[in-house]
Amino acid sequence: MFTLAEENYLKAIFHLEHELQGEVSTNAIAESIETKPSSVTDMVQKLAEKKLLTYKRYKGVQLTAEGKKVAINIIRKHRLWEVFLVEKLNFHWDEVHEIAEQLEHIQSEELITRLDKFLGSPDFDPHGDPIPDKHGVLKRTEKKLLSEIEKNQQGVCVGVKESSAEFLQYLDKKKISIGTKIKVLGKEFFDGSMIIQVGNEQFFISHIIAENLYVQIQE
Amino acid sequence: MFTLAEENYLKAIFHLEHELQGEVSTNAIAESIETKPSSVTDMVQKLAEKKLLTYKRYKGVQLTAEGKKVAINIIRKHRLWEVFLVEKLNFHWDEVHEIAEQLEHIQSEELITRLDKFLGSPDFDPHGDPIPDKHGVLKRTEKKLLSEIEKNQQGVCVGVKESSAEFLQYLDKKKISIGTKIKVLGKEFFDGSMIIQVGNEQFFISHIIAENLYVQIQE
DNA sequence: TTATATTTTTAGATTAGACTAAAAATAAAA
DNA sequence: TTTTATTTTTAGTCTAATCTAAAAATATAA
Repeated sequence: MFTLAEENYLKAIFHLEHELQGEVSTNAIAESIETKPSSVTDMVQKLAEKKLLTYKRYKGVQLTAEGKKVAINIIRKHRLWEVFLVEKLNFHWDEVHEIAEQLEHIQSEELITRLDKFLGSPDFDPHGDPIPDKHGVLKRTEKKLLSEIEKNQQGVCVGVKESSAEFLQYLDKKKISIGTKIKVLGKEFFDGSMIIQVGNEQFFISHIIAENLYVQIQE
Repeated sequence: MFTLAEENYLKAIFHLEHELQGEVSTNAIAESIETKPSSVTDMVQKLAEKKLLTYKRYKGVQLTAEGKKVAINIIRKHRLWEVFLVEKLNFHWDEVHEIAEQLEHIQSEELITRLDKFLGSPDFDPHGDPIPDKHGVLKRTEKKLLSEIEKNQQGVCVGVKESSAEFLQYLDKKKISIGTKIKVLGKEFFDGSMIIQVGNEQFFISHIIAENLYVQIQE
């Protein structure tokens, strides 16, 4: 249906639309996909021809409904495969991204339908990101960044914003994973750092960390 | 490591070396891969540069040890994925080829190691073809074509030579699958057709069928 | 053994996707 | 509002993999 490159552009643009709230620039796409802006211009014109996005010279792009549908389907496949890799093949959550990046391009509706069933139709991937259902609908949750919660409140870790291997390994070292209870014992307003409690341990975390961890607040 | 096209050429040549016992011609490759002979010449020269096969103009090609290693690894991946699709996702044996054809190109040693373990290190795929181990070694079995066995002998179906969806569906209709006992009740020397017994049913099969079914003889 | 047919290779084009370098448009600063 | 800087596009190349058409080598037949 679509080439590998086309799928990767659509996926990247979809993610950028959410991060940047709207207008996605040529440079932003180039950076996210690790290519040159001139290459992006070419591809974007091709995708506009195919009605997957709208494009005005010098004005950035916006996915059409069709483009979004394609992108969401790739994201669905990516996240289902991540669940498979972690739940069934016992990969660690910091090892699955690159492999899922390849698996997401396998073409077979039936395969994904069956994989989803095999995995018990999971709602979230191993990093806590929601898995769109076959109609593209996401399970919404009340989640906040850890950095947004107040002193003495506590929450359960439900996901990560950044999911680089480095960050995930840091979390492992601190014994934080999805489902872990985290209580904010103190918050430094100057630099946003925090003292938190995880299990019996209490320790310091920087703002960068707190800004990349999603929690669901508990009473 | 290798491009998709390169991998497909190596795999096709490997299979042809076995079917044709040795020398593989440009035309044979072109036919098997559904491309033009001129394209094959180009690619074959490229693969020769990379020492994956030896090539003499007008004389056909032969895989080097390295080329065989690569080909066998792709076949290993293909067959392991087929087992996954049938055993875990409940696909039928006539539906898995095209999907495995894509999955075989996913690059990750670790993935295959874990998949193999998850599946219980199977020796054969759903069509009865042997799965090379990680060193490329195949489990050998004493198998014969059904067409080669004598009247009143019986055997267990252990594989198929041809594995097109059409042939597999024919076998299903006749209730023949891997593990099925087959007894030869009669054999017509003129056209090689047979009367066989499968379960309680007795029926006629043509030579074409008997020539594409592998059995292991039983006393 | 010459003539004919088949197979294989070469030469030249094409397409997707990327790149560099330079030009054009837009945005920011003086 | 000019000038300067940044972003984006265009124009022209490049590589992988394919193709067509024609030439060259090999195989087959008279």
